[in-house]
Amino acid sequence: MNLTEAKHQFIASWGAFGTQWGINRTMAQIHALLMVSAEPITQDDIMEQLNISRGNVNMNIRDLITWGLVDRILLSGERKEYFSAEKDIWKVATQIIKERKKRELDPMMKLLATLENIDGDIKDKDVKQFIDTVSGIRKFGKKADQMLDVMTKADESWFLTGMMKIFK
Amino acid sequence: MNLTEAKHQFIASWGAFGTQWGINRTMAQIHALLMVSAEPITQDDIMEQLNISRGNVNMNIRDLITWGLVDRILLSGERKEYFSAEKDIWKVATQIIKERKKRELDPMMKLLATLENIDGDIKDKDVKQFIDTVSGIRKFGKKADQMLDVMTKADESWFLTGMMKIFK
DNA sequence: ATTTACTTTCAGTTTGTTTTGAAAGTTCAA
DNA sequence: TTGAACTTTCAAAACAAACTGAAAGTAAAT
Repeated sequence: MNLTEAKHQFIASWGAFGTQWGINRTMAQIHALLMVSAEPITQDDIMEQLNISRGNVNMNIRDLITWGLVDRILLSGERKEYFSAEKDIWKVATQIIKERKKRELDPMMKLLATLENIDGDIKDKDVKQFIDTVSGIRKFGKKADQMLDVMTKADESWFLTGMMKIFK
Repeated sequence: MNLTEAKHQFIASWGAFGTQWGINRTMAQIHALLMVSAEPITQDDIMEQLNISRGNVNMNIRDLITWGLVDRILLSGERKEYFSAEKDIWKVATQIIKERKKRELDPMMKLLATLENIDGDIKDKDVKQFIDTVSGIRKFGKKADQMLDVMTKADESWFLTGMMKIFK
């Protein structure tokens, strides 16, 4: 297989993978393209390589920037904007974890805290089941939260070597 | 807030949460409903409580069963089928992790392995960038894989207490 | 063997998401 | 200050995913 074919496969698969995790296909594909590009590229390059419209590229690039996964690069003497992705997968992963935690986990935990305080007799089996379920999720969530915090503050080498001594 | 309101909120939020992770809203809602139900319930109960059609309930229940999150319960003397969800959130989480790993992570890792073997000169910066990106993801994936394996084989108390001594 | 109670399927429809493309906006250079 | 080069916006169109409901299927009861 040559480089061009391999890039296409990688981009297509990364896009499909993304959709299974609630990330839109095009955003994941743009991210994939940027990760395998040695040099920063322009909107027009992306449009051409992925066959998508200017508006689509623009919106998704903006999203990727708010996720902290892509940077705008201004080359001196050039009018055009160039884009470049973080290529260290550890940094990509911690960045995604941090963002999703902030956007999704934290609000859910907050809601569950309020749901634990319902009116009703704990002797009622339905009330008990509800509170048990909610508090179980909350306890689990708190621990997961702590774990993610430590992971995202640690560095890659710790993950790749140190942590694995524990999990053996 | 009373139980009924709280259940509705929980179901709605669990559904919204699910969609952000690539799980269809209704499936997540059915799962939520079953988690807060003290006793097994029928398709008709679900249809009524969530205002959805019989076909929809049936399809999503079947999916939840293949995910290993819901069980069919046959009460003796009853023609009707009842359904019940695993309520231990630790078991729910490990079950989901196992399934997603098998369905999504494993195939992706397999593909990346083949993509690392492209033709081309490693001195070419584009070839180098591609191989570096792919092999970086692969190394990371392998470690994550190992970690998930250990986690899903460990038990809850280990997660809730033992692990946290490490992540302090 | 027929009825009754229940479950499953799936074509067609609805609903939700993504994409386009043209217009408006911005910024720089002359 | 005008125009050229480029970016952003967003209404409408295209596309994809989810849902419905009626018909077909299954199996226990009579």
